[in-house]
Amino acid sequence: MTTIKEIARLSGVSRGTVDRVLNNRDGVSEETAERVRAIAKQLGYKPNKAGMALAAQKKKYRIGIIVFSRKNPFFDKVIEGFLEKADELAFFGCEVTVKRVAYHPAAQLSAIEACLDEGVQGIIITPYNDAKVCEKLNGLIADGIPVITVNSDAENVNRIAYVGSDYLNSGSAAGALMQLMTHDKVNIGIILGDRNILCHSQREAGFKDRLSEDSRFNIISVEENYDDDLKSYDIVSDMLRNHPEINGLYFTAAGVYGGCKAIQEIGVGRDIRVITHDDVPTTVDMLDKGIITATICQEPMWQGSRSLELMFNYLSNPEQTQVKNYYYAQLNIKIRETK
Amino acid sequence: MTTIKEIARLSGVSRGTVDRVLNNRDGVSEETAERVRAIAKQLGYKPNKAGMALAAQKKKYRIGIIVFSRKNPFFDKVIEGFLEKADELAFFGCEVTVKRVAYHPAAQLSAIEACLDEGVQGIIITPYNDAKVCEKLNGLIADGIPVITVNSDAENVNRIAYVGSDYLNSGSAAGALMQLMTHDKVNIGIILGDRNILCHSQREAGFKDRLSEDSRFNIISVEENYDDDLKSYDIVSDMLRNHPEINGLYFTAAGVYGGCKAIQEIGVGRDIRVITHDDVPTTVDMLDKGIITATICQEPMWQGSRSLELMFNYLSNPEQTQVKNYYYAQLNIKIRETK
DNA sequence: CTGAAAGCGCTTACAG
DNA sequence: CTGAAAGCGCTTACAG
Repeated sequence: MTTIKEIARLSGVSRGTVDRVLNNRDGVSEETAERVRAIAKQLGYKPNKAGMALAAQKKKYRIGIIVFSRKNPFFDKVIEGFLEKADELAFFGCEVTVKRVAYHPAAQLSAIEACLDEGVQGIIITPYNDAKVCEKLNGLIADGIPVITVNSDAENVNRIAYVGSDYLNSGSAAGALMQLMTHDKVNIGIILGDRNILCHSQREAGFKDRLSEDSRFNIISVEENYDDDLKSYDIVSDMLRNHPEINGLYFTAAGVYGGCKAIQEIGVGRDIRVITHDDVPTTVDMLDKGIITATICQEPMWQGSRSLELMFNYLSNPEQTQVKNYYYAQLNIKIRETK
Repeated sequence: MTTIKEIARLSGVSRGTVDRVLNNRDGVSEETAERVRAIAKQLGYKPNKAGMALAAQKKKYRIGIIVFSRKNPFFDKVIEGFLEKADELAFFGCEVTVKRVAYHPAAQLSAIEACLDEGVQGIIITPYNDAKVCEKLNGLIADGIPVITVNSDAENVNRIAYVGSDYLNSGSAAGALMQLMTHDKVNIGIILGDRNILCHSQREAGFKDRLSEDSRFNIISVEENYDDDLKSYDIVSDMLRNHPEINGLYFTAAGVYGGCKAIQEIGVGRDIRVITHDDVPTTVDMLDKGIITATICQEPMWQGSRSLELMFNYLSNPEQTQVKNYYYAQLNIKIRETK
């Protein structure tokens, strides 16, 4: 492998100068620069990352991560992804601070403050889509602290990128799956999280839109469970009791476990196709028991690692990192046999 | 972060000695070792990987990778995984040489020789399950060159691990999917690659086993296409012509594209569920066109990166790396809407 | 059994 | 505009 030392020797300048040229730092005569670049190119120079990493120990990058509280186990996997990548980036002197807070504006605002106190240079957040939070984030961005949204986007926030699901598409995929896994007439119940949360309403829209073309389907009932298992249990119990004709259920979000409990009790003997999202442990359990037919996953670990990688690249090399607006997770369907 | 330097200072010995203690190199008095260990533990010492990586530039690890030829595009993704990991391991002075050869004993034997000529210390291979190849591999292993099998295992080879699909399970999952996506009577045609190749026959077995419990299913015809698209085209054409009652097809392996072409021509107007494996470009195309109903993927990139990671860990730290016998890929189901 | 020193490749503060 | 030197943290050949 070619090294800076080698290039310095061949071009008759010092290693410092070679470094300056190759990293576009200024203060080198164009003449010298030209010569160094030519030699580097000819030798196919590639910087050695281990060397860069060691030298980078002197700097410090600090990145703040704010996601939902322990009550939502989906984020366990996202955080696994963050930590795996953080471990890798520790090479380059990058430190990460993770805050898990309630899904609530005040909690998010104080988590943001806490991150700032710790001196973070960038923030990755699953934002609550609230005016105050958005305003706060836009303030940071104006002050030169970039923001990446993960798993859930915020309208009107000037974040550099969103990393997560395409919710409209994932609802549509759920509809397509429902079509593939049923025949004849199907009467559907939909259990939403919260219609005011964009991702939930997008999944609902994608799902409905997909089935609206198909005369086999009839959407009987749509209810909100606010991601709460007990509420979800009650809603599904009522749905199944009031609508004995229901033979398809779609959960757009959390509260799957409570809803499945209701199916286990009220739905005995009925052949109901149940489609959900994600594979948190309780969902896997219900797949195992044959209550859930299929669940659509969204690469939670990737969401964590990709967003952190993006932020780090952006911080360490703002001009040369080109960032897309949206990074969408792949959707992976799981059934009992592939979980 | 605590460094070796810091520990050396606090325990009043040199950095060399600290290094010897912490890495279990011998030649240190138990007394000194004890003291150093205590201090390291107290400070929560973790080796800095950037430092290790830089120092490791002096050594060289060379790993040989042997997979199938360009004719099989599934391996493009596996190789992407290898290369991504190789890039990461380049930190640690690890070099990788990839050979893509025909799926044939002689080609594999000469690729193995070529790797040895390049001085590899370990080999990752998708082995052709042939006596000569197995014997050759066992010879290497006896000479202290470890082998990992990827994507396809070889019986009787003393490899340290297998990284790839659980084929029996993936066939069974295909059967389960077929159950979920059909109703009433289903007449099935199976298109195998080659029954002599273990993975193909395992998928067949898993699939049949799964459906044998279910009286809705009747397996009408099973044919081998030897992974050849033209052959596959002919077989499927004949199947569909001779068995107008066929309404379910399962492709255990390659030759999907040729088979799908036949469905497009002969199967017009027939409602046939088609289940395949992997998502090579031609398969994605046929999903798009609505010919394939669903395809079961097996994390090809992960297979590449995981096996290389494993080999590197094993080479750089043989005693302390514990290796499982089998590393199974996750199965991800894709439909048109989630591809 | 232990230490001093050089080295891996890149970066940067300092001197000129 | 350029160079010499020190340093990031770990490893190792050499000397004692």
